[in-house]
Amino acid sequence: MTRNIPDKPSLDGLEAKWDERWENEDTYRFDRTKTRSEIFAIDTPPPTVSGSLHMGSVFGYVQTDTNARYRRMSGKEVFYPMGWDDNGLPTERRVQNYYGVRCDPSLPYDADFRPTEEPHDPPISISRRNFIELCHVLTNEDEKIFEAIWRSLGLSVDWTQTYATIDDHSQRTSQRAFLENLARGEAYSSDAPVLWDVDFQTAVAQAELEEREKGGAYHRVAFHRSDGEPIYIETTRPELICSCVALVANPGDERYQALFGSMATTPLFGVEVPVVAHELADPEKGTGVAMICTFGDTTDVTWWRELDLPTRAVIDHQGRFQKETPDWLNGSGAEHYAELAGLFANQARRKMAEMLSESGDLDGEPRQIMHPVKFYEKGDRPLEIVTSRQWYIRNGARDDDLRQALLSRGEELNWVPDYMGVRFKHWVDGLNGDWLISRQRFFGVAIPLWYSLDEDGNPDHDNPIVPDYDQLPIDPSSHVPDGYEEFQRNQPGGFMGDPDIMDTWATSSLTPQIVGHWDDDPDLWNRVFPMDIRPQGPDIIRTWLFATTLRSHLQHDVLPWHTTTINGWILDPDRKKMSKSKGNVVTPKEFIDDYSAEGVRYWAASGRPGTDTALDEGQFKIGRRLAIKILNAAKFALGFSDADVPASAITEPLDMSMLAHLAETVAVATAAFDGYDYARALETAERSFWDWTDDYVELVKARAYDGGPAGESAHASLQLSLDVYLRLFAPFLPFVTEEAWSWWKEGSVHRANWPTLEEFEGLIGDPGVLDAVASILGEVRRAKSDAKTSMRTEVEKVEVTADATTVGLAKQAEGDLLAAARADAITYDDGEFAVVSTLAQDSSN
RNA sequence: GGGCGUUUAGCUCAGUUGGCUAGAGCACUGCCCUUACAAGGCAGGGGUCGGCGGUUCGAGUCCGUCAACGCCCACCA
Repeated sequence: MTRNIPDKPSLDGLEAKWDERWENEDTYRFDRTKTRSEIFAIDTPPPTVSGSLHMGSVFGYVQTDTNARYRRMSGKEVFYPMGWDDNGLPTERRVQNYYGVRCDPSLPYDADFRPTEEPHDPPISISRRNFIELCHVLTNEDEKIFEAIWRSLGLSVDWTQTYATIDDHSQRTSQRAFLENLARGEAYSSDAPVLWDVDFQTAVAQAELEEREKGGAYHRVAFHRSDGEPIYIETTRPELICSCVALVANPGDERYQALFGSMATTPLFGVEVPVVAHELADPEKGTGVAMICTFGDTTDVTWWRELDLPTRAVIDHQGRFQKETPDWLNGSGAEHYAELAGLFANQARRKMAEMLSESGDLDGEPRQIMHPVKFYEKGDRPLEIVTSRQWYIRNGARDDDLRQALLSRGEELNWVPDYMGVRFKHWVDGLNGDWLISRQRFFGVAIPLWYSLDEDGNPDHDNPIVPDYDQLPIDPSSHVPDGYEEFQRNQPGGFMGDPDIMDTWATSSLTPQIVGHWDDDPDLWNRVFPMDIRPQGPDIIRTWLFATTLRSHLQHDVLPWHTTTINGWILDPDRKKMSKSKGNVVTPKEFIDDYSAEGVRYWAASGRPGTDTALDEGQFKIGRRLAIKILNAAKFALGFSDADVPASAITEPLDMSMLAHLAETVAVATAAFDGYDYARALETAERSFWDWTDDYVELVKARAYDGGPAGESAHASLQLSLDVYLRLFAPFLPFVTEEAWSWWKEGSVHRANWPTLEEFEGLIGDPGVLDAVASILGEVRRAKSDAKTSMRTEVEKVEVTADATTVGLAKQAEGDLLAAARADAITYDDGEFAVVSTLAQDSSN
């Protein structure tokens, strides 16, 4: 085959050229005829498509791609799909603003609805199904952009295997899994206190909480005993005194023994509440007595439940104090409440402080403090606790057998790096409630249930109407259950659809089932599940990884994957974590343009598994230089003949010594990759390669040009080592390795075999030969450098002092050494290693 | 309050079971247009391995402790 090697190899255009070629030649296409043991299946995270990809994503996905490429070259058929997470609030917000629409799930579907060119003002109300259609339109555009970036980065994804978390297939999978959970009793609904975001007006789950340090104030407030004596409590939420149901102190607190079992009266409202004892009351906090309200915080919920207290809720779903006077208030209490009705919590707090001050029940001035407050991770105002009916999936929080089973799953899973496993353990240990999966939002997978309505129009929540699997996916707000007609919707004696959608994790916890087509392609499913690896970030161990493990455990009684690889964070140069909310994210395109995909990939692959890594442009530069170096080295190694020289021509000790080093590099890189340590594999290959170019290539150059049998040995060695290096670097630098491969080989380097030690059989010499001559050559170079003269300067004589072993090794490659050093003669002495070079006086000028 | 991780040259990082004068790249200095490569090559200077205390013949590496930074968890009165 004629070699078509450019005069000046360049990175320009390689990304586009090879991306197209790989696509046309199905290089990364998954071959589903392979059996489970021949397949390596990857459960890649679907990136959120509302916005732009940032370097944090690039980091993790490139790392996974290097592992994927290694496995593919090692003979596995890699199942590597890509998903798009278009589910959830971010998309919902974008669609609302982009088109000027709002979702009203009570509206019927309008098949003819088209959005206006400009965002409609005021927003048009549309049905949920119409709304979701708009979400699809918008996210489709983003998905194209994302795919283009992934392609330019060289991810070896099978682009025919894509999914979106809101597409019909994902919805069907999600709804069916939920219905199976329901049938087995793992999903249930319950009317209970939940954490509630008053802006989004939805319940949120424990996994979506975030604590933020916020300013607050302790108000020291007097409740009153029957004899009129005050009982002081301290509270940051005086506005909730009207919902107080009890006072509580620690049972061991000597100060309050006499009060337990007695009644106290709330200030302003005059409501009688019992003084109760509970271990959770902390004698050290405040006065040691706390008021229990329904509900000010999650401790209140615990007390309320465990002490069987009444419910006196005052905050509505918008976060306001309800308009109607609560029925437990009357007289002056009702008058005081009227001052609070309609206010938000923070407004009511100020009002209460005023009123308490006037009545003399506020002792001293409120004391300013900073304290942690629970927020929805995407929310702007503190969460409230309201009572509402929600759907839950059991997660072990209230079932010790399940909790233990999940902890065992965590131990069974191979964590890379292994210390990440404790995060899972801590999360499972700390679960304090079942998984709340229903959300009062619009864009998402609907809860696939209806409820029959009785004569008074009240839904029968205990006996939901369930669709058949073959009807899925359904939207109960537009589909009608069997046995009913549309006109019966929301009518007494008729039915209603569940108005809620599922949490985004309720669907993405099923990515293995989605990509493996659990519900509609059992043949594929059996070939890929359980999968091999789940790569993901450390922040979503508590959500995505846990939920996926849970669903798989409940549904299939097996771990969803054998291994999880947890990537680190990207830190900006100030060592702050990059996140969209901090506004310090950087998009990959500019870096790809400036440093090539290889430069960006090199940087990402240099980051150790699980280790936070700074965004360092210097690393892009090094990667780019390495990529160019590979092209140039390939050009040199292939430049001596148009034909391949057989390995049998390799006879020279120096060549065989170099191959000994290379074989060791292959062994180390392979072991590293087997443990998913791509970074170590890269570092090993890189170190070896630079030594190869700096020392071996220089030493062998003259012999290679001279030709003859010794020259043939050089040519064959250069080719063999280049062949191996291209394959070692292929997982990291897919474009240049493919380019150089294409100069002299058929097929793709990415479908070539990962190098093995068998390839070196009979070709391995003593690694000491290269070491010995390289160290002598280094000394000669230093002498020339010290003399501030050119490396071309002739050397009259090299005097080597070394131990007998080193001398013996050096003599085996003496000809190569003399040529590379441009020396005429060499002498050896026994002793401590030293080299004296006598330079020719007049050679350089 | 609890847990995990990090702390090695000015910068970004290696250093696998403890073993000779601690490594790489960038940056810096000097030299070199040498027929693979000048957006390059060769060579060089630069570190009491976060502090303190242990174990050991020997510790960047093991143990204890403290500190800083990052992240996760925690019932926020």
